[in-house]
Amino acid sequence: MSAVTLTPRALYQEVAEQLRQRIFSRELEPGSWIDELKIAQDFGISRTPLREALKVLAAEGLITMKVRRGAYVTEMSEKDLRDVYHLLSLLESDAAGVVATNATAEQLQALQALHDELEGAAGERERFFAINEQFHMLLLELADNRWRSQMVGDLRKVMKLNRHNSLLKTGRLRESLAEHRAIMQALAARDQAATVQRMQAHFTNGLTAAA
Amino acid sequence: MSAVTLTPRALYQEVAEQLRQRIFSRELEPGSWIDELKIAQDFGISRTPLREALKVLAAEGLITMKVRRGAYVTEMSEKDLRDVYHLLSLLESDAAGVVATNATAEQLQALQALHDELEGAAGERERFFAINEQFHMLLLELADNRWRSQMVGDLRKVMKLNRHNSLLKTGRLRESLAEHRAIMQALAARDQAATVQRMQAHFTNGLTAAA
DNA sequence: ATTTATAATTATTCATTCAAAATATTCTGC
DNA sequence: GCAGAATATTTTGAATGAATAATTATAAAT
Repeated sequence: MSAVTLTPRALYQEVAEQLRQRIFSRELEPGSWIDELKIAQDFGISRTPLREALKVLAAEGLITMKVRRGAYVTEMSEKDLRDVYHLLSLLESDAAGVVATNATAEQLQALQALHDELEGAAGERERFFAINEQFHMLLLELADNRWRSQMVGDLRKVMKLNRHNSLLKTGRLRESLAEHRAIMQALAARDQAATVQRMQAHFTNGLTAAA
Repeated sequence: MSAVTLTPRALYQEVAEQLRQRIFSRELEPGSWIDELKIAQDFGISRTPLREALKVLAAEGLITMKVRRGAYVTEMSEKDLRDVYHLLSLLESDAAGVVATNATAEQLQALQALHDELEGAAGERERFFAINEQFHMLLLELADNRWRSQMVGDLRKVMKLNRHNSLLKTGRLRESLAEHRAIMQALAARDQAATVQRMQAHFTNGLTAAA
C-alpha cells in the first residue's frame, strides 16, 4: 500500500486534485458520466469525500451536476472556449495594467528576469511554455488581487478541457516572443495603457492562431 | 401546473441557499465560526448535505475552510472590497460593451423599457434599487457569456458580505440615474467605447460614494 | 406492432456510525 | 500557587448503510 496517510490537506482536496488530473489527461472525457462507485474504489476511499470533491469541481466549472443523475465532465463548445478566452484576456490585461502602475522596481526586475529567460528558451518548446506560464502567474500575483487570481486560475483550468489546450500554438512561438517583448517594454516604461493594449493584442493573436 | 417536481433541487443546494441568506442577514457574522452540529440541528438535517453545501459556499468565497478547524464566514477587508468592486466594474463594463455591439433592436428596446421604468421610480428608493438590479442583470444576460454571468454573480454575493452592501448610496440616486441615462444613450447609439467608458465611470462614482 | 404502464434494477442522496485530531480541563508535582 | 502533562471533551473528517428517485426493460393491451 502506498497510502502514506500524512494529511497536508483534507482528503477531499487531494481527491479534487487527482480528479482534475484525470480530467486534464482526458482519462475522464468531456461529456462522460462520472461513476462515483468506480472512482471511489479506484482511490480506495468512500463516496463521502469524493462527493465533496465533486462539489468543488462543479463550482470550478470542470464538471456539471445534474439532479439525481450525478456528475458529468463539462463539455466546452466552441462558443464556451471563445467566451472563457475573452474573460482571460480581459482579466489578465487588466492585471498587467495594474502591475504597470503599481509594481516596485524589484518586482519589475523579477518580471524582466523571467522574460530574459524566455528569450533564451526560444528554441526549447517545452521550457518556453513553462517559463511563459511562470511569467503570467507572476504578473497575476504582482497585480495583488486574490479574487482575480482565483478566477483566472479557474478559467485556466476550464480552458484545459479543450483538446487543443495550448494557449500558444507552436508555430506562433516567435511571434509570441515578440509580443512578450513589447509587453515587457511597456511594463518597464510603466505605460499602463500600452501594457493593457499589448496584452490584449497578445491574447487576440493567440486565439486566432488556435482557431 | 406549478408544482411539477417535488425535489426542484438537491437538499445540499437548498441548504446552501439558506446559509447564504443567514450570512447576508448577518445572522452569521463575518469571521465567525460555523457550528456544523448546531446548523444541522437547526435545519433538521444531518451533517452530510450540510458539509456539501459548505463546500459550495467555500468555492463561491462566502466562507473559508480551515483544515481541521471547520468553516468560517469570510471576512472582507477594505482592500478585498476594493478588489472585488474593481473586478465587477471590469466585467460589467465589458459586458455592456459587448451588448452595445451585438444586441438586437428588440433587446435594446427591452433595456430601454427597463431604463424608462427606472426614470419613473426615481422617487421610490426600494423600487429604484430593484429595477436597477434588473437592468444590470438583463445587461449581463444579453452579453451572453455564462462564465462571466457566473463570476459576476459570485462577486456580487461576496460584496453582500459588506456591512454597507449597497452598490448605490441613497444620496447618489439622482446622479446614478443620470449616469444610467448616459449609458443607455451610448447603448442606443451602439457606441461600444462610450458604453464601456460610461459604465466604468458609473462604477467608479459608486465606489467613491460608498467609501 | 406500437404504445403505455408497471416492475425491477441501478445510482444518487441523505443519515447514522466510527475514528482521529485539536482544544480545554483537571490533576499532580515541584 | 504555578507549570506541565495527561486525560477528557468537543469537533472535524471519513465510512457504511438505508432509502428515494429515475431509468430501463418487459409485458400487456389496444
